[in-house]
Amino acid sequence: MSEVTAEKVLDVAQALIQRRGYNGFSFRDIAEAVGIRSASIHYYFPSKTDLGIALVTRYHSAFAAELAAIENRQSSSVKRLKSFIGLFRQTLENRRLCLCGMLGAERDSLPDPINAQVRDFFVLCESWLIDVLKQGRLAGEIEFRGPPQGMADHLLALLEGAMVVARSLEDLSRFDKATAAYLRILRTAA
Amino acid sequence: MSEVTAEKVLDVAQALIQRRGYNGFSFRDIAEAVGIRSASIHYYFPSKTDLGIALVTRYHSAFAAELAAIENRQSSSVKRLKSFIGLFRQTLENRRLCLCGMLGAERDSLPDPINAQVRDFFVLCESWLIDVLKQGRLAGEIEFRGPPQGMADHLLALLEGAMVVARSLEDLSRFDKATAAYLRILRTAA
DNA sequence: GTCTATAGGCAGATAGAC
DNA sequence: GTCTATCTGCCTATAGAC
Repeated sequence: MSEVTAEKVLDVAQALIQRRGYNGFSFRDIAEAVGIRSASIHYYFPSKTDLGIALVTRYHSAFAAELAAIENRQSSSVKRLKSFIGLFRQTLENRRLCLCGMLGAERDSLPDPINAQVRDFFVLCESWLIDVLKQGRLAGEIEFRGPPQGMADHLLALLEGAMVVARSLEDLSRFDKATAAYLRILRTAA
Repeated sequence: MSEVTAEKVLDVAQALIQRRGYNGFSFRDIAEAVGIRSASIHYYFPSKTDLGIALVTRYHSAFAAELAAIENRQSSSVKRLKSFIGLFRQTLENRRLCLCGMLGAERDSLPDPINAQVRDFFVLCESWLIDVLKQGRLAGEIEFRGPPQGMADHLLALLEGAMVVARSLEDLSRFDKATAAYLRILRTAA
């Protein structure tokens, strides 16, 4: 039951952070949901910082795997972008924010190692988007003015922000309206 | 010294939330910065919730006043949008997030009255942007496809998200690149 | 691995002196 | 208005039994 419990802890901790923030949950919250005592969590993760680091590491890996899966599944740039947007939408459907969006907001109250990993996550997203946008423009699938980095930063920021605003307004359609407006820019009439 | 101290408390509390989040600061943090004892804060704001409510109320008013000032100062829609973006950029320059962007992220761990006010703030922004976008399109100053609400939600989300990402990457230019990409969409060649 | 028990500190909040 | 003193409760973390 060793790794199983550790993963349960990670799953619950991630959901708690995505909903309440890093400073908005305690080991007791996790323990209650998992069905163990809070002291037992320290067996797997000595400190809260260790837990946070493990969490973002796992999140980064899982996200990179999703991006690879998208590349295998979709060959068109527009479909890849829509799948990328879909990853964030799915999280929002569960009333959660992007883990790194939340941690990025709380940055100044977090341990440095966590902040470094959050930065890595954003770099991963940005790099992947730049590639997709470059390829799409080269292939003539999409159109946009200016450098691909601008459009990549634009989409990443849009997604992180749209999750916050849409959840605050308790209206998922705000997310869809905002992302649809982005896709229209690329001359995607569907 | 009554209102002066209360305002100092509000100023410090706002800066703390914008940097660390609602759950990332304490009355003692405020007291230290203001130069009083934490118990004294309760004289002005009985509970932390009361302080939070007062904070968002003041933020909303100040922001509405800024929007009115922009309308008086700028007659063109593009300039109004740029000024709107400038408000967020200025906050980011001080290494702070939008107060309501931060509180919106932490939503599930905050008292209901605060969440209601955060929602009001986003509605204020959205409404104002819709008006500006509508007028600009009517006047032929800007061009975009789809409904004004989509473009308004788009910009608001973009700004809230760009602050988080740019601050995480410690690179203000990411904010500029993302917002520049938005402005290019409106066919603004400057 | 998970438990009980507990340490040590900090949180929000209150009472009452000045 | 601001202070000191203090309460109660929760936090992270550790020690040691099982």
